[in-house]
Amino acid sequence: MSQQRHGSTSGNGARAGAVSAFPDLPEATIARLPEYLRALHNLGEGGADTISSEGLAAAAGVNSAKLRKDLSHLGSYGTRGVGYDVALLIEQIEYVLGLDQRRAVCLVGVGNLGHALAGYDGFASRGFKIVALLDADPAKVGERIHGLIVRHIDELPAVAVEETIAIGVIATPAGAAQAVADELVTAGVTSILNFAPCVLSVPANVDVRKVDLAIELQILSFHEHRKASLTALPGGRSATGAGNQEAVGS
Amino acid sequence: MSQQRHGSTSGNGARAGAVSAFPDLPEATIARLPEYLRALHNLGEGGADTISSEGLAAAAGVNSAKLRKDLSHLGSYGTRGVGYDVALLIEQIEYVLGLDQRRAVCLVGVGNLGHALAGYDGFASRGFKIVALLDADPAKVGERIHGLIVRHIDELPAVAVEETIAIGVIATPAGAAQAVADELVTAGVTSILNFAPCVLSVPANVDVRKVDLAIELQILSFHEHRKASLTALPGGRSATGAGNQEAVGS
DNA sequence: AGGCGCTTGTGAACGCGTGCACAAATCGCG
DNA sequence: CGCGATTTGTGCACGCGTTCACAAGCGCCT
Repeated sequence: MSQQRHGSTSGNGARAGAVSAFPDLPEATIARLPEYLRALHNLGEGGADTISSEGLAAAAGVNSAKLRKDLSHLGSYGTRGVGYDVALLIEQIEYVLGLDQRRAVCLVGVGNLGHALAGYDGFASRGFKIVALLDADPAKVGERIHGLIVRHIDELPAVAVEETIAIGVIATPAGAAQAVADELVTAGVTSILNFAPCVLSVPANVDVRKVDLAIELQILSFHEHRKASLTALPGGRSATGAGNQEAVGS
Repeated sequence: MSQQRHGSTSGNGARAGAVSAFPDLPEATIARLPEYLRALHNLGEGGADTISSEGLAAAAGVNSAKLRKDLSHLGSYGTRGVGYDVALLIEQIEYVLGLDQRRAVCLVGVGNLGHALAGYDGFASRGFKIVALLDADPAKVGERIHGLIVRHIDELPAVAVEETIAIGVIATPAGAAQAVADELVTAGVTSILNFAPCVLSVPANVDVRKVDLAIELQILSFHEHRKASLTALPGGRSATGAGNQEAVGS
């Protein structure tokens, strides 16, 4: 877990001008904010003006008390007896997540997965812009993918100069991932999204999030296994259990 | 490497024959087991025969005490003063995760992402087999992708009869996801991996895991935002912080 | 203006997960 | 055969996150 430092705690609701002192939000809250944001966008397009915590919680798939506590961490943006102003809340969450500025993303590894990521419109529509595709394979360099030309990984420093890269995405095989991570760090990238199935070692100020598709399946496999053994058991219960919607996040 | 049924070791915990009563493992532990498994495979290929909790913890990127506690939940498979037998531990974890049987996966939505998932070898190499590709778009039906022919979503019931589908993967746009989920449930699928950015509503006995790539980026964006405001602050420190490797998992 | 119903914001309790620190156990060696 | 080195397994305490339950606040209707 990244640990935050930041002394300050000056005023509180501050958030004046450009620089903002963050109330230290719990990690769990941060991981849920994007989900709230997505739900709010949906509701907004549906014409809703305000939304109650109950309604938003249902749309985001969480407990309403949890949602209220999460939102209370970023200040009081609700009205008792009425609910939350959808537009205002969207603005708030986007500000906290730093989405008011479109962040440049650099994607390394244009294989099977990287190719798909390069064309994923969810990135563009939610605050990000892929500014470079890189690969070590000379056969891939020069290829045009969704409007971008694949460049060689050695050009990373040059790319970093052209544009301030906020986030690097690693979609290479596991064997190449650590080397790529090192180069990204050298180029000044401080946030990495890693799709390679391996552990990355990075300096303390660099944040790494890992997504491993096979792991997700294996977790599901466990639950399948467990359910199968339960139904086969004497007291086996087949259709019980509490909530089961598990979402990714740390 | 297919593995056969475990050679019994009838010595201690039940786990006899076909049906097994599970010690109820903490969810957090389950989410880490696949990571341990991956690290063990790496170590095994490296020729290691036994591994200490310290070594394995380093390879998996976790605390060694945590790892020992996790493993202790599945029984005592380590030897004090020596460490864990790599092969035995692999067998154990694969058994608990239900990977001793290759599970059939059905992938719905052969768009950008689905196309990549269909060709992702991490699935095949880690205990899963994609047995069907489905899509609602007639233009895509019949297309051959990585050796599989895309079939129409309406054929899902037929596919379910041909092969027992353990896990369904949804890689459709958000608007179609709920309908697909309903059809999967009707077809008897009890585990779903959802890549669509929306909340799915399913019966209580169905497990859903969600992977949202944009959310991962947004979480990183927050940390970027926070780091930026910290360095701009008077007492801002730039290169501090402890571990920061966050992994996906619920 | 006053009361009523609704919704937010939060205090407090609970449970889970984590990490420390140490006892128990095993191996190797003299 | 006994001792020390090493490593597992775990009791315990702490902190975080979740949930309940309720007081405080707001708007609307009469």
